[in-house]
Amino acid sequence: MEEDNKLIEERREKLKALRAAGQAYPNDFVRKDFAKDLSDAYGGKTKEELEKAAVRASVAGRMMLKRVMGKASFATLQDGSGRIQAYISNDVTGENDHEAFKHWDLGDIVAVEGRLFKTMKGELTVNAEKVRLLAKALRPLPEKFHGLTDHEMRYRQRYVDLVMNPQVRDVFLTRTKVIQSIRETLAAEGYLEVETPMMQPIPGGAAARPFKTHHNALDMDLYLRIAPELYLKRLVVGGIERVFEINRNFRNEGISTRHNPEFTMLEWYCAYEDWQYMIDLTERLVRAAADKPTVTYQGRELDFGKPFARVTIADAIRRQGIEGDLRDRDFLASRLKSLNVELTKEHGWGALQLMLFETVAEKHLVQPTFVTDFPAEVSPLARRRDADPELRRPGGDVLRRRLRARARVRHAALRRRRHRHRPAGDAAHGQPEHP
RNA sequence: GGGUCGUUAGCUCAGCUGGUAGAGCAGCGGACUUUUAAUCCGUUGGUCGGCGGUUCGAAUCCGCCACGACCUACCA
Repeated sequence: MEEDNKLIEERREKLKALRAAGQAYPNDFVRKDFAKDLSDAYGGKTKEELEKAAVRASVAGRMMLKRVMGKASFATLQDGSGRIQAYISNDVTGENDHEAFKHWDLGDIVAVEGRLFKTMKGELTVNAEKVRLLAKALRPLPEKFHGLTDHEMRYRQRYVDLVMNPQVRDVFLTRTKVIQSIRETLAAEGYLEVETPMMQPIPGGAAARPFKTHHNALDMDLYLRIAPELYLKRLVVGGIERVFEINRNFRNEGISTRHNPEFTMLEWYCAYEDWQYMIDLTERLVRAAADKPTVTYQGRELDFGKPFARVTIADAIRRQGIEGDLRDRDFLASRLKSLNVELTKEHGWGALQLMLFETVAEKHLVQPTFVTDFPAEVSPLARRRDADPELRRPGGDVLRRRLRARARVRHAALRRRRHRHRPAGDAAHGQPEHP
């Protein structure tokens, strides 16, 4: 229930009057022009050129600003492409319509038809011969100068955020473009896109707390999936040798700006390839998704054009000037202690090596970089490296490599997972058993 | 989870060492025919997040609770 306040009540009264006078929400207006197109085409013309050209325009949008000056007024309309100014006057628009316009509110959807001209200050403006109120807004917009800044309100009322902060539209556009690009790249490489069950009897494919729900007809509990992995693998078993899914997963865990209980994830699987292929394909996906070779993010230029660097965890650590046996638990433990990192006896050399990497090396990986050879201890689902058996203690092994650098910018909501083989001994490592 | 800060009008925010609530914008009324957050005059609007305590007196001090932001650790 909305609480009524005087501003909304005032607008309701206006709407009531509109209804009494006829159709309050007309839908017969034909919008012919976008603000940005007009600005692109005529913004560079001089006042005289525009006058001679006598260009007619028909625009509509949300009224963001309004300046009433007696016998003439200005309004700033915002449409899906940008903003354009309208001039409403007794002379051209007519006194009756201008008087009506004076009582319209910021936030109303307004249509204007007329000739383009430039004001004394040089702003491209539609000189309204006709002005219509297409939709009355009942709720007031946030303050016109400061806008909507409260973070909670921006996220809870994304539509208001979009109205007041048009740059957030770019976030939506970028996300859609990235996903489209990924679809195109994978399709071109012979992958089939599928959708697998979201409600699963046993939530598998990752270690995470699930949401629980209940199917009445079957009288059975089901879980919202935490990953599509197991179903995608079954499709591979069934003969769909290259398959992917971009879809929601649900994890009943912490919430932050980086962690949403429901988030979109990309997973793909393919037969007859190894981890090197997966790295290469990942690189192709990211490069294609970046619409230009270099991207500036937070003041740093990131180069997606040249081949991505590849480095093992151990080499990344050594580059920070650390010499020693990086598979020696005591050595790693002493280095970590000197860096004030807390550790326990449960941590083996693999976990410690990863901790050391995260402490000293990861922050230096700014450009797109593949980090390889994660210790088996911290890669429970990954296949062990054939070339590095290390009898006593499965060494090197790879498997997990994450796309570092700021590649995650472009994938704000996307994460990829690679083809994984079930390890022989999750439980033995103290990890939860993955079904 | 830990730390810091915050919650006052529809929006953005002031409000000092406690004295009983303010501005701008929005709204309403008026002036104004090239404005740009238009300007000028007048005016409506508040359970100061909630509960309790201290006090003659609490937006202000104290306690608890709720909600939120930022930093930090972990999960994608």
